Amino acid sequence: MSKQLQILESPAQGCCAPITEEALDATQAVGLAQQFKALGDPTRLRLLSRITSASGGEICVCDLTGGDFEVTPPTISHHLKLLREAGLITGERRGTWVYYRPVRDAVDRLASVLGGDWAA
Amino acid sequence: MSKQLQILESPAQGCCAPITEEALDATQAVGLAQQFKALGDPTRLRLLSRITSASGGEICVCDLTGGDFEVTPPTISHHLKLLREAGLITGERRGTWVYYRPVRDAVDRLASVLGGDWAA
DNA sequence: CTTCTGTTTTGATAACTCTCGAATCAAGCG
DNA sequence: CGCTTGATTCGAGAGTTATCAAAACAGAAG
Repeated sequence: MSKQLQILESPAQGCCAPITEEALDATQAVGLAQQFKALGDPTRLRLLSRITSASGGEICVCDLTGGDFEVTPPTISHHLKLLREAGLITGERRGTWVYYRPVRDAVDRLASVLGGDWAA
Repeated sequence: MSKQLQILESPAQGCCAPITEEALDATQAVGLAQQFKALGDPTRLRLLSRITSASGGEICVCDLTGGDFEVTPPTISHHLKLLREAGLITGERRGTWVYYRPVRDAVDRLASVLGGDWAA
């Protein structure tokens, strides 16, 4: 048991310098934009937030479909799929339940592209 | 002279703790999602990148419509408007040309929401 | 005032996204 | 096996977005 849910091609692996330092090229921009787009929906942003802040490093889908969000389980599943396709989370089925965890490298890269340097 | 282009309501001012530390509430998520959505298009991401990395802290629109992007000037103008509405850039007309500059606090906040802490 | 250049707005169209209900798949249990 | 519960996928509807051409707007220069 312990079967990985489908892992789709993950955009934007190696890159990139902070946008404050040099301009993105078109290829890098496509992958990064896909990941930012995945964050561009309130429900998805909250889902990712719940997943990244979960104690134990992962969370059961059953804890996400339990009424905190005002959308139905199919919709939550759809949003989780987009986050998976963006390479920001991974999901794994263990017995009855499915667990999601963040892909920290990917989330980190997004933060660094926004140029935390001159931040603080 | 020196007239500000329309400044629309800017989402997500004060907030938030990194999503790695605690889950976003629904209200915060709406504003942040609008800003991330603005980054969710390759053209816009490259535009913001060009603006944030411009020497002198600003860039003339004429340097953006000059053929680096494979879209027409109206489309670039449209994307710049969305970035303005998201509160990520501001624009100002000085004489013939219009200049754009980044709103650093807003970009910083997005980076910090992604939790630069456990990054590096 | 008229004209010219640079930028934005308008209007239209094609493509995409969010959402749900219904159907399907996965695992455990009688 | 057949049933129940949990999660995803399918199919469809309403709404949104990206893009362009054409029109409108803002300044500068003749």
